[in-house]
Amino acid sequence: MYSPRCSRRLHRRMKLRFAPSPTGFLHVGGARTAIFNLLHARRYGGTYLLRIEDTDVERSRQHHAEQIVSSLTWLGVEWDEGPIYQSDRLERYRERAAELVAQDKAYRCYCTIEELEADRAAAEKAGKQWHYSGRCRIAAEIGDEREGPHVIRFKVTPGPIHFRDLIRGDVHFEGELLDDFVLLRSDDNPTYHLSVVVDDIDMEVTHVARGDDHLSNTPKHILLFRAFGADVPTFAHLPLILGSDKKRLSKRTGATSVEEYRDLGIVPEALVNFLTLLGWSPGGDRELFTADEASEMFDLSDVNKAPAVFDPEKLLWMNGQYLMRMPADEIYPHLVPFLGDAPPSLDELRGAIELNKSRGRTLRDIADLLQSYTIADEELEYDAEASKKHLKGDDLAERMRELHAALAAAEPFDVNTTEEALRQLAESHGVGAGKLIHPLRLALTGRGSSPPIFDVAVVLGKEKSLRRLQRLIDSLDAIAR
RNA sequence: GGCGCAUUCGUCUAGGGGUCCAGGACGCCGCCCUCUCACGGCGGUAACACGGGUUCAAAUCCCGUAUGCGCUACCA
Repeated sequence: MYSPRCSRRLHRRMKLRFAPSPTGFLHVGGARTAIFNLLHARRYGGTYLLRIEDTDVERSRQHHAEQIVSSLTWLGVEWDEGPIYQSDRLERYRERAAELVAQDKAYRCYCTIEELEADRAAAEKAGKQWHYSGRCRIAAEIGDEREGPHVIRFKVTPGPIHFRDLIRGDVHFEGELLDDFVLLRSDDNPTYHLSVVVDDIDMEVTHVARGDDHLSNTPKHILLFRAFGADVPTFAHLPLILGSDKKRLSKRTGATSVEEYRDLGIVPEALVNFLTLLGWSPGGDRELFTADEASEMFDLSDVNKAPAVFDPEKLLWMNGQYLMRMPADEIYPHLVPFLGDAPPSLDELRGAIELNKSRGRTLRDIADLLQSYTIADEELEYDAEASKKHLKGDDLAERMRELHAALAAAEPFDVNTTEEALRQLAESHGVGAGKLIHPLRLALTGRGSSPPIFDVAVVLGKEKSLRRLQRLIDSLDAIAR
């Protein structure tokens, strides 16, 4: 049986590319395309090229290109070649277009946009499907050349076009349905169709994995590859990523760019893992894996055909899984942007991070949790609801004073001695340990919930813990008076 | 409209003729662990779009239908 993954081009070094247009931030769909290309290249020892497709001068922006590059870097997507900017290669596209004209495979078209619009409107009015009239093609064939601004159109040859897509399998199109498409615009800049094919030939790209929205462009590209006498690369069209409304993921249904997820406090490893699982699965029950692990199993031909809905809930869960498995030293650099203007040092935070990393799903959550540790004692606020629940009983202040004394005597100040001290005190009063623990939690963290309180005390240190406990006692006394 | 593609729990998926009255994960619900909150453990909820074939046997193969999505530019 024919298997597309061991096709005829084994003699040629496998080469893949990611080719975004710099018209906005890196979209998560684009990020997934970049990741899938990377994984396939790594799996088969191929090379990976980054190419910026900025031939649309109207919409392309250099700063977007830079943002895309930095998002890819943040994700850990590393390329072997590039970034190559198509805007640096405009002459090459013009040259190739001229070749096709010289070979009679393309022609100059002098129709203006206005004329074409009028034709289109007329066709629509008549309820018919619009097609390019071909008037300039005919004129070119009888040698009736004009002067003035023009585009270069490709002469589409009729006949069926068939290709085997790594993901879709056999795909068929009818050449008759294709219009003579534009290769070179009237401003002398190439269209996507021209630049992408010229580049994939020049750069010896063997595998083109791109979004599903390009599937119906593929026959045009195949015709161009043939016109240039080049090998047609293997295609793989990735299904789209959908929003919860089952439409192409848009801002309406949530964040769409890699940067937004970064700012939400998602770690890159988690985003990559999550995106890799959208449309692909290593088989079995495996959910959590690194990009390196994935690249040992990944194959474009195993990617699902159906579009996948982006589920932010699951991303959050996965991010939590990553956070809780990461050592504090590894989390810290990712955390810094969320720590405000004067971020505490890693040494100050290490213990608190370890204690809290399994208690949040995003870096933001963790940063918020960490505040109770680094905040100045006098700025610590007691959660109203928890105070109401736990700060009661006439003898509370007295009990807290005793607890303060007991903890002050705890030596060394570790989880065992502090817990032992508190439990003994509780027992001697014939009350549950909770009667002391909950107020202590409020004293130390200001919150109704926290990591195990003796761990918190140890991380805060004896001095700070006692100071905070004393502060609670003082405020209880103040209220009593 | 034309062309193309797709369709397994709410969502991501496993599965590719019998081992599937469909497995895992997220979510949700319950229980356990427990000083609280998480984490973790256990259990539960929930799906083969529909209709015809082929076959001893279909989630799996074929054909329709429906629905959705994409493309239909001098955007990519």
